[in-house]
Amino acid sequence: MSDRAKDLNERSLQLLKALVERYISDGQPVGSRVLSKDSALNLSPATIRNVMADLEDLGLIHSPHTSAGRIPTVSGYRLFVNSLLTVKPLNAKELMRLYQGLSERDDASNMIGVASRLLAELTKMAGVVTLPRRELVCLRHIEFLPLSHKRVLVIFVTNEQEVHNKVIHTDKVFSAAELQQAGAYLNSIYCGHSLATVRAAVLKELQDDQERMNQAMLDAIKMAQLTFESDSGKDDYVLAGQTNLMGFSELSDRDHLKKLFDAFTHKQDVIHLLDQAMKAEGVQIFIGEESGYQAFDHCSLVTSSYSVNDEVVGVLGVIGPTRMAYEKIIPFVDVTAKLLGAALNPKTTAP
Amino acid sequence: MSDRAKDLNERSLQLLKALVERYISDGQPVGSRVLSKDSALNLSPATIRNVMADLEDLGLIHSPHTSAGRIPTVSGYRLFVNSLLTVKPLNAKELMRLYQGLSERDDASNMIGVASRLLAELTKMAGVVTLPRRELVCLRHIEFLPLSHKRVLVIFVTNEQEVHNKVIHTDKVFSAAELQQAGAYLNSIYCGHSLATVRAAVLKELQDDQERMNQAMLDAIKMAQLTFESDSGKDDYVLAGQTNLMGFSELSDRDHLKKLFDAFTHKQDVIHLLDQAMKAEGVQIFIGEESGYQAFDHCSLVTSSYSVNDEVVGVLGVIGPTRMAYEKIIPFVDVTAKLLGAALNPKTTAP
DNA sequence: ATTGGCACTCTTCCGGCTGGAGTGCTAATT
DNA sequence: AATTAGCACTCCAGCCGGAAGAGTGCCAAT
Repeated sequence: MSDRAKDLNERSLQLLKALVERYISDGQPVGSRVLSKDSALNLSPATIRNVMADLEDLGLIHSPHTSAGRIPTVSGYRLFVNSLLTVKPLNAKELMRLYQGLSERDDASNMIGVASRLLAELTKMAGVVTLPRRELVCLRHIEFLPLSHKRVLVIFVTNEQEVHNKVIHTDKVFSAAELQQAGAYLNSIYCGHSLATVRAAVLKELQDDQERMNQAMLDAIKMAQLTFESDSGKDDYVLAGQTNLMGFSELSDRDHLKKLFDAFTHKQDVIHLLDQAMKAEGVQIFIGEESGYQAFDHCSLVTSSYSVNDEVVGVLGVIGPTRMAYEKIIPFVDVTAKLLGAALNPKTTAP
Repeated sequence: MSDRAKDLNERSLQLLKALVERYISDGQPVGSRVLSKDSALNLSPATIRNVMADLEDLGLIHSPHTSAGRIPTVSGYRLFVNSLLTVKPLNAKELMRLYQGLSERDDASNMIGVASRLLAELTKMAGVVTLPRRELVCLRHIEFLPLSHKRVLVIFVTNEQEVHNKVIHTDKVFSAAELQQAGAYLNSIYCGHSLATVRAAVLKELQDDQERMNQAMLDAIKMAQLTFESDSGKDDYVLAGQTNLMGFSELSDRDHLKKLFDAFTHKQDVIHLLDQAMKAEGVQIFIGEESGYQAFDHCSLVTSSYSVNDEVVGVLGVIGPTRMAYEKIIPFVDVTAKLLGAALNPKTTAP
């Protein structure tokens, strides 16, 4: 789908723009009459019909049946979003809500929840925010507790106050004292580093000459390795306002709705999609079937990655029907991402 | 609603039973003709009509309109469930699934999830399981870590490997060493006791003569108090198979469905309802509006409390449309509760 | 190149009709 | 006295046909 804009003259594009905007606001197929009156370009319905026939040939719009108006296709929306759309700034009230909600410093996971709820509430659609990637958070404290048999409970704290825990299986039995010593050792050398750094360092230690370490140190390193191995796949997200989606007539089909909600609970597909979105910096939009997931066939997803310290750590967005007010949602998601990123920035956290 | 069974002769009751069973299996209003053929009692349609008129006068059944059959009212279902129902034992396959799913010893919270999913999957409705009440679990380890300012991160482990954490605000700044000492002190005296016991003991200490304690001990006790105060309200549950509910025609109304799913996400009402159910030991049933929550108006909830060491610690159940196969669901929920209770019993946990 | 006009298509809505299902009542039967 | 057969009645669901409305496509005029 290279830019079709070139295949079309200015007038056709303006017409498409007017049509999409009209359809988004009214939700009904729009005919030549209304466009004739509505749009700034003074054209007769007949002319508009001719232009619309061209647009239909290009696959940008289509009509549900002979005597209905036209509605945009996915390609039509895409062209609209890419080249025609004029974003509207948020109004003061919305901005204020966002700003207030995301300025109080709090537990990061609470903040994620707040962001998700704000997205849902202010857009009347569903909001989604991924948890910040673990890799990039910094290790603050680690500690081991003995469980029965050869299992060890690892507790580690990241950033200010986020606690994670995991059970690892060791190949020998450790006493509480040994474990405490291992924790102290790891704290002394890795505290303050990012998890990614820690993992890399641990791997390096294990590959390097191990002669210079005593057994206790080696055990500690091994346990650290078990703790931090392949935890990266365990991404997650916080969803809010799913039920808002039940109000939209375009999602009224019970089957579509079920598929969508199933995707929400199984999470996997949604995570993949959000992962994709995270790769592209800034605002990213998936319209209808573009996402590639059937569950999202009649939905659009507007996302933006959010960053802490200029490093992308997560992504947030809004899920709604394909027919959504992109010109408002896009800046909205953009601003929310920036505010969330700023709010999560530890450097500016009050003591 | 004292037992109306006395107001009715045996025949009427059998008729009601047949009617309810028929309606549950077919989902359509049942008329006198089908009952005449269907039921064991050999009666002509005319006689059945007379009896049905009586049942309607008593408010046990009603007809949606003149020329439709009858469907049970909530009272009718209630009478059926209380006095008429003949429970069907689970079949071997279902029992096996439950047994296998709940016999592997695992993290308690995983087990809760498995139970919920099994309930949903095998009943094709929604499953719900509350987390075991914290009060009754036993404290295994507690520890404090300093955060910025006067905030302290408390980490405590219960049972085998469940980790909880909470941030408390203290009235003075503690060093890491002081906090470690406090943790060690609390571990030495409270480790192995139930949280309820710990809370009671802590309160007693604070009220008693404090002369015999040094400052460090007092600080430790105070922090324990902050940690365990009023945490009991923080109950939670795990839901599964919500989307199964979208298939039922009786819940097809968008508004009902939205209310129901809103209740699921806000949790509060559901928790209250489950709390009620937990008070009554054994299987408890809420039919339609009986629950008192509008969101559940067209649903029934079949629950059973589950116990560890003969002490009720939680409740689980199935949520579905009022028209559900109670005779199968009831024993099913009952068995699941017993299996879950047994699986959670630490005494029988393999080392 | 644009526009007015016109025939055509398709949906939606409404009223009326019909068949079926089920009831309530009454009178007959056991 | 309880049960049953018979019958008139009601109500719903489905179907048909017609009318109204919306919008198109095409052709001829500007």
